[in-house]
Formats: sequence, C-alpha cells, structure tokens
Amino acid sequence: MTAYKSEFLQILSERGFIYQTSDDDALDKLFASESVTGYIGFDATATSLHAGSLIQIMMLHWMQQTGHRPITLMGGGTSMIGDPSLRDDARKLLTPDDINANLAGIKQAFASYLNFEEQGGSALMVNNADWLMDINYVEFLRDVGQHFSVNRMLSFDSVKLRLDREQSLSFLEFNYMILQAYDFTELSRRYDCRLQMGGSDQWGNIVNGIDLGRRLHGASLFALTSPLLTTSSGGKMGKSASGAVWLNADMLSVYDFWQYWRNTEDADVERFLKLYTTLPMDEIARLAKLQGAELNDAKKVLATEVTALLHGREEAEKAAETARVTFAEGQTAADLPSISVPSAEIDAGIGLLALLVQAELVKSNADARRGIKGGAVKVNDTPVSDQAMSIGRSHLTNDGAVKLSFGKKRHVLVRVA
RNA sequence: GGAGGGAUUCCCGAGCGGUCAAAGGGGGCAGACUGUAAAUCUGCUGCAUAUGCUUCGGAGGUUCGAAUCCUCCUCCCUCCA
Repeated sequence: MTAYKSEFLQILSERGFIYQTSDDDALDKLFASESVTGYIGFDATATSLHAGSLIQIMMLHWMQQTGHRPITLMGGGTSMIGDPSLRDDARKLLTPDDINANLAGIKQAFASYLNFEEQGGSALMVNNADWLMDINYVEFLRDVGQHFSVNRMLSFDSVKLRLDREQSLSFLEFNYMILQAYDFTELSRRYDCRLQMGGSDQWGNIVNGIDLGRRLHGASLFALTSPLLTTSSGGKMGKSASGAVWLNADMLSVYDFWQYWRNTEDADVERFLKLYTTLPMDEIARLAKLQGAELNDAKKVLATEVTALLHGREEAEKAAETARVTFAEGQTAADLPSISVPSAEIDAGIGLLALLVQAELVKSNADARRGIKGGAVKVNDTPVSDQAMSIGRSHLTNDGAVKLSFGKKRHVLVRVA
C-alpha cells in the first residue's frame, strides 16, 4: 500500500476505498497542497439510493471531512438515457416527472452525510440536466463528438460486453458515456472540479472525461475508483430479504436498516467497519480481533454506527435496543416495524393470510400458506399451523398489538388504528 | 433488400400436439444445525378460500386438446447484398 502525503488519500487508502487512480502521485500532491473539488454522479432511477451507493457517499463524506469540496452530481439528464454498464438489457426510459420525484427522494439521504452550501457547508448538489437539456445537437457533435473515436468506444467493457453477448445496445445508450465525459468537463469548467470518483465499473467513463477535459480546455483531471463490493460469499451489496436496502426511512424502516448491517457475514465485518463507519482505525482493529460469537458485538457496533450516520444516533440506539429486546430477551419490543388496521376489522377478525400480506412479510396468500406449512409463521411468538386462522381482538397482547413473525428475524406489529 | 436462427416462469436454460404450472441449474425464502454469521442438509419457489384461473414475445387460426402445428405482426441475432 502506498503511503500518501495527503490526509484524504491516506484515509481512503487505509480504509479500503481505493481500487485505482489515474495518477497516484499527482493526485496526492494536489490534495496535499490545496482544497480540491471532486464529484460522484448518482443515478435518478429510484426514489431512494440504496446501500450499494453508500461507499460512494462515504468517499464524499471523507472528502469534506478532510477539508475539500464534494459535489454530488444528480443524473437528472443522464437518467433520461440510462447507463448501459453491467446491464444486460435496455432500461426502461423514465419520464421527466419520474426523475424529478426521484431526485427529491435521493436528496434526503445526502443531507445526513454532507453539509451543503445552503446550510453553510461546502458541499454542492448539481443536476446535469442544467446543461444537458439545452445542448444543441449539431454544436455538441462538432465540439465534443469530434474527440470521440467510435473504434475506441467499442472497446470499452460497458459496450463490448453487450456486443459480445449479442445483446442490443441502442444508440441512445451508446451516448451515455459521452454525456458522462461531458459532465466532468462541465463541472471542471464551472466549479474547477478536478476529480471524479466512482465504482471501478465507471473507470472507462471517467477516463473518457479526463481525455475530453484535456482536449477541450487543457484541464488536468483525475480519476479515483472504489472496488466493486460484494459480500464475502459473493452476494451483491445492498440486497436483503425484503429487497433493496434503501436509505430513505420511508422505504426501509430504521430497524430493518440496522438489521441489515447486524446480519453482516463474519468475514465482512472489518471491511465494512472501515468503509461504512467513521470509527478510528485502532478501534476497528480491536473489534476485528473478536472471535467466534464475540464477533457479534462488533456487528452490533457496525450496525449502530452505520445507522447513526444515516438516521442519527438516537434512532440508531433505538433500533439497537429494539433488536436487543427482540432477540436477546425474546420479548416483543414496542418499537418493531408496525402496521395498523381499523378497529372494526379487528373486531370482525382478519384472516391471518391477508394480514401477513398486508404486513409485507409475504407477497401473496400462497406465499403465506407456504410459510405456514414450513413452520415459518408465528403469531405472538407461537407457531401457527392453521392457514385459516383469524386474528381478532383476543390476540392483542398487553401493549395493544399483535406480533406477526415470518422466520426468525422478520417481525411486524399489528396495531389497532 | 434476400436467406436462415431465435424470443419459455426472477435469471440461465430444457421442452417441440395431450401425462406441462412447464425438466435442470442459479438466485430467493423457510426449516434444521449455529452465534440474528458462513458452510452444510431438507423443503418451498405463478395466482386464487381444493377440483379453479392466468402464464411460454403479440394477434388470429387448426385441433376434442397447443409452450409445442399454421398465418400475420413486433423485436433480436447470423450470413449474403
């Protein structure tokens, strides 16, 4: 591992964020000598980012912490096209309305990690729709298009893989990399942005931007990519039993978010502590030494720290406490995710199957039946074998709720509205 | 423009007139074992209050009966021009 002079690169390096850079020495010098502006682009294809983007967000976080200026570039314009990288088939096209709604949702999460200018911080949030939407096609082709060689573009992985696998790649998507390169040059022109970061799959796109910047403005730009993260057993980051691990609390409860990190595989604990928390390195080293069942303590720290960054310390502690009561004591914690049903329905009695669906523990009645058959379903911690079971007022426990469980880890409280 | 090949359930991929809700694998979920881990083993994996319904690119047709045959359409691929 190279020893870096700049604090920023030193931290990124020792915490495992760096996969490759375009020019280690020059970049290090730059960061050591001045306050640098750098950016990462984010898609606007969903209303929330998920845990897979967290590593990028952390890089921006560290950038700001070490005295530099991070820019989050929202892909309002590029999301109109869709990144062909690592996708087998063409994406559905989003409407401008979709995209704007998505951008609004995504912004929420960033505020937890970065201080934006509006609030007296240095971070910027920029939307590439600002310049992409007004591009004049002929002008753009002449100014920018002349610098791109199709021969070379065809050799990029994002394109080549699709062609090799005999899958279609539309011209629209083919242009994605040009627009991304153009983004970099625009940011460099407008904000003196010198660095683009991203996942290692973005390398080609970023390097294109560097080349273009040099040709258009003689700018000296840099790339820094992070490793593509998978769990030790090969799974993709950011997926859980109930789907993606969203950052927005309205899409994934704080408790479930905490649970996701709590269930980290042994082999990933140290890596994740470094990447996703801001704990000092020696503290991480101490936690990583724990063996066997003791490692569970490290996982709890991991979960609480990651959750605290996103949702705040208080919410994180609450989730931790809820988990403790639920798992360690086997009690019903009042703070589990909950749904509410109208009082009248409870009086009449609700079918268990329907209730499980409503609680989003299963996706269909049939799914619920299968769960019951397999012994996965519990009501108030009592296993259920009767598919026709009806939940009524008599099932309410002292704290006025019914606890539904699907499997050992997923619990939902049903309250009366 | 011409000639051929293809489109199957979340993904890959068999099926080529009934026994097909559709082999096998992957993924996912659950159970057992554990440490709310991994690995392993087992079960489940279209919807619906059974026998019912909807699925095999789309629309028609042949047939008692079609994912399987025919016609047209859409999209993809390969070769020729």
